[in-house]
Amino acid sequence: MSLKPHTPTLHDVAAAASVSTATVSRCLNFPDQVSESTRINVIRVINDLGYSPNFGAKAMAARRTNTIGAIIPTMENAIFARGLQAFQEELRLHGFTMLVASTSYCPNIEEEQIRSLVARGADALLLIGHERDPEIYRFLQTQGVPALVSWAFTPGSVRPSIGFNNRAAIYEMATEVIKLGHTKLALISAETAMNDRAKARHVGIQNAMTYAGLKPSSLQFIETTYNIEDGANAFEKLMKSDTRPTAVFCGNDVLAVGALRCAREMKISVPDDVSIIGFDDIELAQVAYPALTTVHVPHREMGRRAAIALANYVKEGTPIKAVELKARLVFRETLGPARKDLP
Amino acid sequence: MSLKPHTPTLHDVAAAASVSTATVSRCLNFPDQVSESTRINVIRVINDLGYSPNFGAKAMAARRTNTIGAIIPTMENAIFARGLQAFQEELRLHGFTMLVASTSYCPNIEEEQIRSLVARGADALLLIGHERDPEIYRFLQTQGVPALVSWAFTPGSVRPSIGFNNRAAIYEMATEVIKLGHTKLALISAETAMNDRAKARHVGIQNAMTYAGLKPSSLQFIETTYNIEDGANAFEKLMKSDTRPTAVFCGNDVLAVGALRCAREMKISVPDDVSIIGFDDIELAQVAYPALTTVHVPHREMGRRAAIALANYVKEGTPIKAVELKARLVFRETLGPARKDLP
DNA sequence: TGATATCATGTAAGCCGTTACATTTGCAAA
DNA sequence: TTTGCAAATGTAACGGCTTACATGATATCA
Repeated sequence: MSLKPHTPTLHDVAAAASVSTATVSRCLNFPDQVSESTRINVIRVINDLGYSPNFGAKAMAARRTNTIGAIIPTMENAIFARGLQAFQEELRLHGFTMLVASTSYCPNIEEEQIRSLVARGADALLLIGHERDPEIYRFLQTQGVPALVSWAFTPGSVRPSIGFNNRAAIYEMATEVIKLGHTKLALISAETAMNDRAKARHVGIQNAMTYAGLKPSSLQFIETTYNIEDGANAFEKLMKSDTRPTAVFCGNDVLAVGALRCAREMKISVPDDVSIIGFDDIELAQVAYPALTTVHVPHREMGRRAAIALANYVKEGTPIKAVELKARLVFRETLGPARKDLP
Repeated sequence: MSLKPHTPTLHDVAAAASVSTATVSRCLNFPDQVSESTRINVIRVINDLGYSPNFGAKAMAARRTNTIGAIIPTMENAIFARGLQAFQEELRLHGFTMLVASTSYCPNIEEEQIRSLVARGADALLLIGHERDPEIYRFLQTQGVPALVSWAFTPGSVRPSIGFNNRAAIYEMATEVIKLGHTKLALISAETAMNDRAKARHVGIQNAMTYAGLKPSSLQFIETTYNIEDGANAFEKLMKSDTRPTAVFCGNDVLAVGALRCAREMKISVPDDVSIIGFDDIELAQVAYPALTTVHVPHREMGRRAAIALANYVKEGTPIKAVELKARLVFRETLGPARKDLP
């Protein structure tokens, strides 16, 4: 362990400037309560000494950190990265700092991270999706830390959320797909165990099938993790099954792109032989070849709105209202009419 | 401001368990210094009360936060997201928590974020690239916070870094490009002002040109920000110029993909009419069509190594050694021989 | 000129843990 | 039973900052 050189404290500054610590503190936090001459002098000393307030001490004394935590599954997926970036930028505008943690989609890690951010004094939390151990919500309650759920909007939920209706969005898309004559559908999904969004999408497709007179149980369903490779593998499995689907929904664009790559390798033509549908509309989607038909999710907007809601709540106590954003279908090249000549 | 319910403190736990605060603290930090019976009892009370130690107080008392900060330009670029994810995962294994902040490539914001993370008690910092106001390095020195530079490896630099040699990597690539007969080269780069990596890549290409007998000043050079759109715009400008290049280097894959899209729109064939070269080898690169020739950077490995070095330094004082990782050329489909029939 | 309001500054009590040091307890050996 | 030592527990100082309250200085007005 290196010997830290002595870090200047408020006292050092106060002493060097021949004022009290209170005055220095005020210079920093309420500049106009201090006469100009002392202020200038104090600021000079602060710079000379390279003083920077100790966050822990400050948090403890002020009982407030101006920090908002965000807990996401992973930074590697552009959808979260993008939403977070917007979230952070907006937070900055309101004078807040963002703390991030990622969970790798693991509920235990999520719990650990939530506790860690709360302990760090986060004034509020941004969470992805509703579903988690009720124990955690109780914990947040005890600690008096408000949490806002995002990336999901479930009408009638107890907890405020800012997001979109996963079920409705994919329902709409599935309806379009079915209109094009597809009857043999498949879904490559994230694991649905603790993922209400994935679950909602699954249900949404089944609903559309029911509505159209298809048997929802005929939906081929594969759960997997979220990588290009996984998408490719799942797709290969589907194409080799004896009930080969003509339209494959993917839990997100990353999986869809994997499927697309696999199709190219297997010389399966998209969309002539099989249609592929993504979800999220990240950059990958428009750059893929053929360009991906997908559901556009307003990530940035979601991040921004969440930041505003949380900031206002922490600063002024404005209650957080649920906001439903609209996801939009984006038709590009990977969706076409069902092939008729297949068995 | 909402009224927070009283959050239990160490004292509350101590009182409820009829022991001293010291004993509770020891239960948490040095369990084997406490008799089993009291420990069990205390733990029970802790759970009942939903106690969780106050991070600020803890940091202040222990003079140690087990926190390492990372400051990156943006989370939106997959290369940083990926490196960070690996960084964080590795850190977790060593018992550290990661704090992230992003700068939007703005030096002022970077400085602000560095101060903020230091104030928050980061035991060490991960920074991207060497170049920044010397004042900042002095500040870190004063505060006794070690910083490790990553994403760049400059031989002979004072500061330890873990990364790769940007100049050498692109030099190698440029040499290959020139071998294919290209003499009219262009570079679409990030702004080089405070970005030593971008600068190094610029120089690397020019070196290769010089070595091959081309005039380095003939390299067409466009600086821009890092978006798909920007790549497309810059590429369009190049294609419309009267000294149209036959090979276009891009500062990263995102720009390259933008260029690619523009080429498609302009019906310019890649690589027949013009070759496009990316940098980073993110997912986009393999998914793009035609697949992108680029320089593969070992982001994950970089993140992992950085985490290990920093963790060992903070825990045991093991000095940080510079590590040079190798970037690798990845030849895919966007690079071909120069067209001869052009003027 | 004295009373009063206003502004600038100082004093000192917390905030919540950790840990050096002091004290008590429990147990084995004599 | 007493002695001695280790293990378990307690006491209290300390860390850096904010802020309610007290004090002192200056300006305002009758």
